[in-house]
Amino acid sequence: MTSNKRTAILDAMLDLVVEQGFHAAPMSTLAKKSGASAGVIYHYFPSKEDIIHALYAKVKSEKRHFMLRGYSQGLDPAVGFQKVWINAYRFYRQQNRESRFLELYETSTFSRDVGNAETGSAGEARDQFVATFRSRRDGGLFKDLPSPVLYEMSIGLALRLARRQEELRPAVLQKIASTVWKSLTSD
Amino acid sequence: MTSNKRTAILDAMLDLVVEQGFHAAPMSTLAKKSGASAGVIYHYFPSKEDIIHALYAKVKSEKRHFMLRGYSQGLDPAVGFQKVWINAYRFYRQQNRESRFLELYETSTFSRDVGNAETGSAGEARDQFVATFRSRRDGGLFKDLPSPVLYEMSIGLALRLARRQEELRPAVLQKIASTVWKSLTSD
Amino acid sequence: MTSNKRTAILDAMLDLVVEQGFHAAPMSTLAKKSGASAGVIYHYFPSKEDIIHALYAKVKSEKRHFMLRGYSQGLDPAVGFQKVWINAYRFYRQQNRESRFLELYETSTFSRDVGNAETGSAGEARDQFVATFRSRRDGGLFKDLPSPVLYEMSIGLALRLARRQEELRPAVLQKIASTVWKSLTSD
Amino acid sequence: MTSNKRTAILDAMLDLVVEQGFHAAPMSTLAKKSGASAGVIYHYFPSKEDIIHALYAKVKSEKRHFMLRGYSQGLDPAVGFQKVWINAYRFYRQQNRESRFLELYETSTFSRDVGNAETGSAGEARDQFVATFRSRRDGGLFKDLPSPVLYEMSIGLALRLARRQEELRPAVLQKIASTVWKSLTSD
DNA sequence: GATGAATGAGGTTTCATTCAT
DNA sequence: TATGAATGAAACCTCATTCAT
Repeated sequence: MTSNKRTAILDAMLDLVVEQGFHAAPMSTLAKKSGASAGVIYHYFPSKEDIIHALYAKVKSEKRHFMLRGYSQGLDPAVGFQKVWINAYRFYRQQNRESRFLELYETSTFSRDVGNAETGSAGEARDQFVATFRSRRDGGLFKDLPSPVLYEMSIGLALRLARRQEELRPAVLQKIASTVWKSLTSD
Repeated sequence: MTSNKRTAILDAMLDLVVEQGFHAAPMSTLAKKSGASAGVIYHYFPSKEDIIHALYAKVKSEKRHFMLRGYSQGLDPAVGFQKVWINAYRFYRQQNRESRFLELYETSTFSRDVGNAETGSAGEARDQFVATFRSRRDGGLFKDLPSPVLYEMSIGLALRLARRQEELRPAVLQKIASTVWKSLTSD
Repeated sequence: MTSNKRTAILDAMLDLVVEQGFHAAPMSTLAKKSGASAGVIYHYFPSKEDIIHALYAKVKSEKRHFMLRGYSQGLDPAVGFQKVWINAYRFYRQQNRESRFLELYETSTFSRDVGNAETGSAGEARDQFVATFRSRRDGGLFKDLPSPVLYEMSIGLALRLARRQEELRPAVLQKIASTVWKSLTSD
Repeated sequence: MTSNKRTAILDAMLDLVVEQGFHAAPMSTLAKKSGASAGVIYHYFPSKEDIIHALYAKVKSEKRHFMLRGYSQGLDPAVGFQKVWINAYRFYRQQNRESRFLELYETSTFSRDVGNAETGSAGEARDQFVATFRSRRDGGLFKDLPSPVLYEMSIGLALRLARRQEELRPAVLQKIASTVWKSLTSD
């Protein structure tokens, strides 16, 4: 079982970074907020940077679980896709701190230094989803566009919309999800 | 005429921020790179933050000019739209430092503190473009979706694609531009 | 128990300010003189100004104790008054650094920003002294003059005299003390 | 005739120092307030310190003139003394900036470095006043106390009273002036 | 595991003064 | 006389990290 204090540190760091950005998250403040002394923090993590990276790994993994909620292999592809699409939107809406942290981290220089450590996949469901989520040429169901393009036109869009201030009503969400599905699959 | 040195400072700051992020742009380095002494910098700008904000205003304005290249009122809407769409993609591709800076700035906490000072619009062409770039309900040519949605599905997409490593060939770009236009206009 | 280092810092600051004035007491010098690193100083005090204020509070309190030496409730008023008067003179003479610091502080802009935080009175003896040290109208023993006037004509005088270069002999001191007492009490 | 600008500089410096203390009187601010450029200031004065010293000389001289208003050789000593005493009080009351400046200057380290440059005496009236203003032993009219003591018990007192917040009514002033005169002359 | 005092390099900013124009 | 851009040393303060207890 991972220590309670370790979690508290990560959580405090999440708060700090989200509220003020990386530059406003000094170790002294982190100590105060987390309830851990400046000293112990270095017992759990080798450096400040490592805390950030560990936090990223944790949040990223949570996000994956969230996105696959209700998704399973047997689902009709259109239904499954739209479910995941809406999950993506909801994640960015509801998990506000986590979402903002991902944005900050991925934009910053932090993410440059690190190889994409794919930590803890959500397992088979994910593999399955990724498999169908490809251009026909690559064995998936979508148009022949580069896969980043496919990603940006679907999941990436959900993210962008979620970041805008206005909450989109379920009906509108469904409409967009289905518009997206159609525009990427039918000719 | 705005001073030469002022420009040099902004330019050096652009380099620094883009290469290393905000936290790695100390005034001492800025002084060295820009050829200005630590002291004069404060003759031109009240603080480091102000340099960042001034730089943002400058880059934002350059971006607007770039995006409207070749666009004019008389153009066929579909053609005009695709031109701007491709301009957007090209801006992010070619003006690499500027593009990366915008991303960093807009993600960071810097942009929070400042009201959106819309400095120096590119004039009529822009107004004209914005006018047609709306849902039918609002007097434009697009489907009835909230206008942020329309933006994200078109210009926003260009940005996201441009940020990906792979350069998209002109033919692919045209295909995407036209796919976008169709999916947003025809039923 | 208040830290040793805290005291060392205050003491070093006292030296510096007295020798050179406020402007010649940079933190770097303070660090060297006090034996504390530049960093720890900020562990004990939030800012340079706060050091000055804390030092003032300390010196002020020491002064109060000094002035009441040998004074007690039962004393004959004339004797008690002259004792305190001479104590005042002696304080400014013997506690040279402290005395000079008080002068600098109270003259400077520092004292403007701060409410007169009366920290730690010397207790009952002081109250007793202050009580008799008033015009008859207010229940004391002195002539009917505003109490600041009474203060300046007695204690204030001791201070001024003490600041002059020449040391006054005990006999002269006694003469002045008794002159003052008479001129303020008898008609 | 001394330049207009020179006077403007001294005047601006007086304002600055009085309002915020010596440390808050940077040359750049002085330039702005005085209407002289940073450069010319160095045409009129060799350094910032010299401005301070020149200002002191000027103010000190103004003070002497003020104190001797209405005083002349022929006056009855008691009347003359009380006149000067009240002038002293009035100077500190009415010439507020000048008075505060003298206090700051004389307390600060500035006055340490400089020999007492007695610049421009107010002439014979002053000499006359100083002559009678002595202990009998030295040819004056006062008790046998050291002359600094005499000074502090009279003029020095006026200064200290003037610095207190409450304005003293003319009647009270007269009473104090005459109390002082008596206590220093009669046995 | 835990504390928090201590370090010291390095960050941003200020400022008296100079000098080309 | 006059300007104000330029200099660069030095001011105050922060912060990741260490270590004796």
